[in-house]
Amino acid sequence: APESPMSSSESVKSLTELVQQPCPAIETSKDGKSQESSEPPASESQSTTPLPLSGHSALSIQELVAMSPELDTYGITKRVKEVLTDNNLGQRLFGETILGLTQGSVSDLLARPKPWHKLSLKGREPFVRMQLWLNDPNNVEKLMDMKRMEKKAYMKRRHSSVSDSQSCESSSAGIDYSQGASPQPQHQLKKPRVVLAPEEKEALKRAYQQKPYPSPKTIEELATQLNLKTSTVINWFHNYRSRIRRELFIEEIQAGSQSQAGSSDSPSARSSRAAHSSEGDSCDGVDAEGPPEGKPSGPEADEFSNAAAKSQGGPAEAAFEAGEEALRGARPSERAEPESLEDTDDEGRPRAAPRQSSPPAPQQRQGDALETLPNSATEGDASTSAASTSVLTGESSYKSKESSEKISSVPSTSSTPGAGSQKSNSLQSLFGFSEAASSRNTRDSSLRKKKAANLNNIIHRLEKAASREEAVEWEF
DNA sequence: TTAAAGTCAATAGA
DNA sequence: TCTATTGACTTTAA
Repeated sequence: APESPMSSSESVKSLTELVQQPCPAIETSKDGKSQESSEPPASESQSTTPLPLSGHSALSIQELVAMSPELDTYGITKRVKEVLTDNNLGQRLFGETILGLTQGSVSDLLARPKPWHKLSLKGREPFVRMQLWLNDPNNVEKLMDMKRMEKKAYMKRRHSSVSDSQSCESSSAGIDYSQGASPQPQHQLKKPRVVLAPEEKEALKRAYQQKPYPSPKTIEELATQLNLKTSTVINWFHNYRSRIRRELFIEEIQAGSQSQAGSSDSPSARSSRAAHSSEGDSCDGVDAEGPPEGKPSGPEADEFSNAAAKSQGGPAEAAFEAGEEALRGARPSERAEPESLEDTDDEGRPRAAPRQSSPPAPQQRQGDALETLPNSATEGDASTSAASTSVLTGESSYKSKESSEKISSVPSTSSTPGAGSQKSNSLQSLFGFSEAASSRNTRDSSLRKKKAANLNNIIHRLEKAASREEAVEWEF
């Protein structure tokens, strides 16, 4: 119902109020924690929303999200981070009371926000909440109060626990397992968290480089060689792909904002800028992943290395990157474990690589993994790392393409102010700002490289899929 | 079914 | 403590 245009003004009004009014829910809950934790998981998608908006009946958060104009996710997170740090408020508190998310999720969200048009409705929710929170003049105070209350509750618990030992423990859901009491052994033994060794990660990365979307068979082989469960390998690929993608998003956003020169980094500046440039290419950068429809969009090798190195840092990564660098011209190297994945040779190994990872190519994973890139690579090296090399080297071939870069740009879905109509305008005012996707300046060469690599990958996959014959037709 | 998106939650680091 | 990372799980689309 709220959908209808006419209601927009009303909506705005109620929303405004909503944002402004103190949240009773929060105030009353003595231990924010329980409130949070009690959040009905099931209702998640439902309109019921615990958290700050709860008391409000007018619009559900989902409706708000649906009506929200395009938000500058990067700008929002930036501001949120500032407010939190300036006021010494933690992510946990903020996440649990304002967003209904755990600390880790908040951290991730704040560090790597995806562009608005890349978010699903569900994914936009936290950003809308953040925006509303930012608009709330009492936001900090409320959170501070929460913090105080939590502390108080904690102290209380502690005291009581001293006197009456265990009782409270169970009730406190969470925070106090610090010491005490071994939680009853009854816990089903949770399966221990798998922690991949650096060498394993490297091996997986290398495999990814060769084939971002490995076949079941390849996965099986990888699992066997690394002595991991198949599901772990599958999960790893899923996670890696998606994380790489996000990494790319933010890099582009940042690159874009930087290149914008003059303007300060203030979000507003950025947004206005974005708004202008927006039209077509606004998201082009962001869309690096390629054709929406084709699942095989692909993350690209190059980017992958950067992102990986960046996000994970660490010697291993560095080594990896170095290796890649080497690969660019030739091949990586390293090894170590008996069973390794591909590659080969050696010399390159050391330098950066603290660890050595992996293995040689036992037998070529023939089938797919390795041989995948039939044509591209210059086979120079042949066997061993031919495949990977090909991906990397492919870059050169793309260079030319780079110039034409816009291809990837798929207009960002949302935004389009025009279409929006007044509804969006009013909502925009509601949210207190206007935003458009960030615009990027492709000047940045590294970015270009990534894009090129990305294209490379995409093309390659497409060609392969089409048994390469008409790949040519695809105009990019 | 597969992949992506979104999260959780354990845990590593500071 | 707090934040960052990341393997696993759940949900959603296609």
